Parts: sequence; structure tokens; C-alpha cells
Amino acid sequence: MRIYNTLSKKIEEFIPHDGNKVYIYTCGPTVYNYAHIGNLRTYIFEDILEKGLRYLGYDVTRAMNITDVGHLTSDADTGEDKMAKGAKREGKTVYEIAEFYTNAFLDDMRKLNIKVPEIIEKASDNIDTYIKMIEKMIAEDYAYISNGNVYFDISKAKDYYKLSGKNPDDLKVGVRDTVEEDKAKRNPADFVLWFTLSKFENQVMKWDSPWGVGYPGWHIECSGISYKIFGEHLDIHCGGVDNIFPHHTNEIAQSEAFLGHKWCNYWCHGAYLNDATGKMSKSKGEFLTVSLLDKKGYSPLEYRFFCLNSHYRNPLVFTYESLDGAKNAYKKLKSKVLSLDKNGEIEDNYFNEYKEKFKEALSSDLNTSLAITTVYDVLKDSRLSDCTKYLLIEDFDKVLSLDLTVSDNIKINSDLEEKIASKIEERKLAKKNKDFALADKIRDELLAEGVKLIDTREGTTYEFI
RNA sequence: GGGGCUUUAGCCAAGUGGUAAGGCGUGGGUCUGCAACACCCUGAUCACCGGUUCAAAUCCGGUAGGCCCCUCCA
Repeated sequence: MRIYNTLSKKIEEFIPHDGNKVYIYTCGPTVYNYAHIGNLRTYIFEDILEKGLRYLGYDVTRAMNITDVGHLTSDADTGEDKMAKGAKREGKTVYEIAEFYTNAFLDDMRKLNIKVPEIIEKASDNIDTYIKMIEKMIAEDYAYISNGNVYFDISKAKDYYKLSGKNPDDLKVGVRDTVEEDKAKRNPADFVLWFTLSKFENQVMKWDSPWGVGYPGWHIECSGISYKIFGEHLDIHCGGVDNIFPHHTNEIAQSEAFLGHKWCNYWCHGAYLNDATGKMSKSKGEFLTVSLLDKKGYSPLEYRFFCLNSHYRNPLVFTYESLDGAKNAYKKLKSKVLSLDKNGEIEDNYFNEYKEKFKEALSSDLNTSLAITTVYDVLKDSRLSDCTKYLLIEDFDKVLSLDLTVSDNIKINSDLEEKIASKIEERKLAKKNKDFALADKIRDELLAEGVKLIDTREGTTYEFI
């Protein structure tokens, strides 16, 4: 597997730290609202990464956090706790909000055929780990207490700006008008490990700590959970590009300060889904969720197909026009696959030839677009039997997860089948008598009930739409 | 203000030195009572300018457009 590493800014050969085992940590959602499809694009990329590695023979374990404490309300950073705001908006407690939107998120993942990571940890369940880490950082002078909060001293970190590729001299603090400079910090870019002074009113989630009652900073959560689950080494850490700075930058600083050695070797980031005006957000423009797309007639897997047609590191612009293209392509592709006759003998030589091609696409920094092209190549190759084609595509779908070989016909009940069969007979008779008006009427009636008739040279068949 | 990414046919998109994959759509055709489906055919010299090279979409420089990051947003 060759994969782009944000740390080196290059595509590198992936080598796990511990033989065949791969440990992946992915930043999870803040559960204060539904995820929009842009958020979910990143999870689709991570799903392909995980399944791609498995397909290539690695033994993968993946962990993800659920952020259920703190953080600001909106992208505009206007200083209200997101969880608290969600709770207030819906008249629920923050715990209820967290649970509700965690479930909604997991539902979306399932609909998109994203494998739910085997390990999911809530930020609020790991406070003791954060405290332990912070205590050590204070003892070793990587962190300090000032004005009630605990801060990380970035001047103590090695290569603090390596991941983000920034030059400290170029960084302006408080470029945004709404951000107030914190006078308690030693360095302007120092960040909080533990808050005792809440920026927000009525902070509900808080815990006792050696530094007073309060709550953890955002970044410590991922470092803490990763340490608890995977120990001292992590192979791959993923997230959206926006996490590079400051979140992942700070995670590296903390974890390596705490551990005393290099922590994670590969950092992979998914690009944004944009709309016509730029970055997609929950507050601006249409709030596109999986269920909204569903209502508009786009299935979750059509959206997944849309995403897989582009590369995870390229920004993708969402338009209904291109989603329509993906929808049509997906339907056609699937119907071709489903029409293959899966009985027969597998041709091992061809099977292996295409399997190698597919692996090569995945190994090239997860070139999913090329991987899908391989599916089309298989379908078109006249050397292959239907059976071989079918088995190949079924195999590829372990990674693509597009349900290409899963028929989504509604449950056929025999009454309905009988009715359709008699209608087809009726129509056949009408056609024979040149009563085309009646024939068309029967066709339209069945169509209205979701049954599409297909005339072939061998007779009339049908499918459910 | 600083940093980074990006620009391939109507749309999505692969390709990173040897004369442009694939998909959707469009148009034409075969089939059909008509239609749908299916099948066949159908399109770009790669934003622009200059340079390196026998050879560039692919490397270098510049111009223009787009997007993102610069403290909590996937």
C-alpha cells in the first residue's frame, strides 16, 4: 500500500510498526447535531482505507472517539458550548443529546455501508486517562498551570509545526475578530489541556481533577483514547484536512511529550466536500444529510458511489447534476452485475489477473476511481465467463461496499407475483389483438405500483423499482 | 497579511516525461406496435504565457481563476 502521508507531504510505502498488525485511529464526530454528507465523506474515505488494508492482507484494528464534551457552537467560533446549545435547543440534557446524535451518526454509517469501528470510545468516559497524561506533562514541564487552566507549552515540543508545514513567524494569533487572545498563556499558540474556568455558562459536564473541577481540552481526548487502546505506537491517524492544524498538531505535541518518543507514523487526511460557495457547513446553505438525500430520491449508496468516483485528497464539489450522474451510473452498473449468470466455473487465471489490478488501484494511494474502472473492465472483458465476472465483482465489493451483488428487489410475495403474471398475459393478448391502448394502460398501471415491464425477444419480464 | 492545494471534453474523473482510462449526459443507429431496457457508434491536446527536453497534460518559472488552513470545523 502506498499512501500519502501528511507528515512527509509525500506518498510513502506503508509499513506497520508491528508486523502485519495495523492500528488506526480516526477522529470521530462531535455529537451535537446530525452529520452532513461532507462530514460523512471523510468516514467513507476511512472505511475504504480500513477495508483496503484488510483486502491487502493486513490485520487492522480501528478506534474512533465520540466527542460529547465541550467545544464551540459553530464554525464561527462565537463561544457557546455545542453540546449545551444542542440541549437547550431541543429541551434535553447534554447526555440525551449526545446519545441521540451518536445513534443518528451510527445509523448514517450503516446506511452508507461504512463499517463501524470495533472500538468506539466516548470522550467523557476517559477522564482518568487524560488526568494521568496531564499530570505527567506537568511534572516534566511540558505543561503549566496558569490562571486556573492547564496549558501545553508548545515551545517544549519538537517540530511543533512539522505536520502543518507552517512557519511560526507567519502565524497570526487571533486573525478572526471573535477570538480573544488569552493573556494567561506563555506562548500565543499554547493550548488548553484542562479547563477549570469555563468559557461557557452552565457547563454541565465537569469532573474533579487535581487542578479543580473542570473539563478536558479538546485535543487531549484523542491522544488519551489512542493511548488507552493502542498503547505507545499508532500506525495511522486519520481525519479531515481541517484537523491538521491545530488538532492533530497538538495531539502529536501532547502524545510525544507524554510518551517520550515518536508516536504515529502515518497521518492521512480526507479533503472536503464543497458546495458551490465553498466548504459545506451546517449553518450555511442547504443542510445536506443522508436522510435529506434519501427524501430527494438519492440512496445512501448512490452517494457513496459519488464519493468513490473521486479521490479522497481532492476537494469534491457537490452539485445535484453530478449526483444525478453518479445515481444513473450506479443503477446501470448494478443492474449489469445483477444480470450476470453466476453459475459456472471460475477461471482462476483471469480472476487473479483482475484481482491484482484491483489491488494495484487500492495500493496507489486509494485510487477508488480506478478501482471502479476495474469493475467496468471486468464487465466488458469478453474473455471472462459471467461466473468469473460475478465472483470478481463480489470480491471487489468487500472493499467498495456498494452492494453491487445484492438485489434490492422488494420481498416478493406470491400474490403480487401472480397478479403481475396475469397482467402480463392480459397485455400479451392485447398486443396480439393490436389493442395497444390497453397494452400501454396495463404497463402504466403496473409502473405506478412500482413494477416495470421489460419487453425482450424472449418475452416480457419485470423488475421492481 | 502568511501558508498550502487545485485548474483535463456539457458534468464527474483517471493519468505525473513518450503523442489523452472510465463513467454520466448529448447526438446518431439497431431492436420495438410505440416506449423503456439493452447493444453499437459519437467528443477534449489537458486554464494561459514562457522555459527545460529528441519528447510535457505530466518537470521548472510566471499570469489568471477556484478552494482550504492560520485555535477547537470532517
